[in-house]
Amino acid sequence: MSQQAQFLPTVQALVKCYQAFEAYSATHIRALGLTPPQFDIIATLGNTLGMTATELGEKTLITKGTLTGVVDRLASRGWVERVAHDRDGRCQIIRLTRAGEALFAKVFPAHLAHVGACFAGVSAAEHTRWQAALRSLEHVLRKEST
Amino acid sequence: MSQQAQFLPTVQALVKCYQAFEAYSATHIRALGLTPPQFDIIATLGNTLGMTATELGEKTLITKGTLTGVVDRLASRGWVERVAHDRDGRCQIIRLTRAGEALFAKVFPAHLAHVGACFAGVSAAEHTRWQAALRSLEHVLRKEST
DNA sequence: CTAAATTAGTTCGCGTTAGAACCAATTGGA
DNA sequence: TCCAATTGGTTCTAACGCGAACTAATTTAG
Repeated sequence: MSQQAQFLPTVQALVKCYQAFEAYSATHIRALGLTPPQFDIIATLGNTLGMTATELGEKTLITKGTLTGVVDRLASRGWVERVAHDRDGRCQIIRLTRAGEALFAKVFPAHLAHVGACFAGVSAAEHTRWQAALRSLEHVLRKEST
Repeated sequence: MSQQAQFLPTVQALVKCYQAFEAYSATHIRALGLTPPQFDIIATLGNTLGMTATELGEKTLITKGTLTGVVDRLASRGWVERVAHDRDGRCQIIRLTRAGEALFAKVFPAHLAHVGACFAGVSAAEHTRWQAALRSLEHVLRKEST
């Protein structure tokens, strides 16, 4: 608690780094005609047989209240559909439609390439270093979250 | 471009780390009766004589369209006020009111302590490592953002 | 000196966000 | 069995978020 000044630059660096990524990534996603959460959902549902809304929310970190609206908009554009669950009347399976799969096949590789372009020429060792730092920092941030 | 799989874990680690921080920080800020952008503005204006809306937006990374609304709400609660600029009729200075300064004196140290609690016992070397990693990653992410 | 370009803020449309209240289906325990 | 607790989704409210269109003030160029 004595060296309070120490952690501030760390936190600021984290926020700035994330926002740099977010801005870069989101701009491209919007240019593809999607919003970031919409892209997230399309990407998560791609190459799967669909999943429940709860599961989808866990994977994308979108809360269930928000998810309803995002899925509504994707469904109204014909990219996803809700199907009743066999065994549990409360659940529904959300999955890509044919058109949704076509969209996934188009935008997912495109966005991967766009983000990947930043990392051209970056060594594997550098990635290892970044991942180790980020994971230890995440661990520190999460341990207090009682 | 050959080792596409390499950068994905890096990006995922960044997003997860940031979201861990954001969740931890935002929950506390809301418990203090503020939203994260509102806290950002109060914290930025604290210990200053105020600044223009443009300057405030640059420091907090809030776009000007959004800033209008956030400042409106802070002003309606009596924590900030808009003052005309001496030399430039287009500008306005946004600054804390007396009540805003009192709020700042209360919530800023409290939130700093809350976040700082995560970092109890973390060495200076660890902070250096995190900051170096985050800054180099940010640099990589920003260089493509033409 | 004046018209065009720039800059500062506001407004608007559409979408996202969290959290709480709500309803329906299912599960568990007495 | 049957009622209470849990779980899955929707709805609601208040606030952000971005980009684009807009107004007003100030610069700049000719």
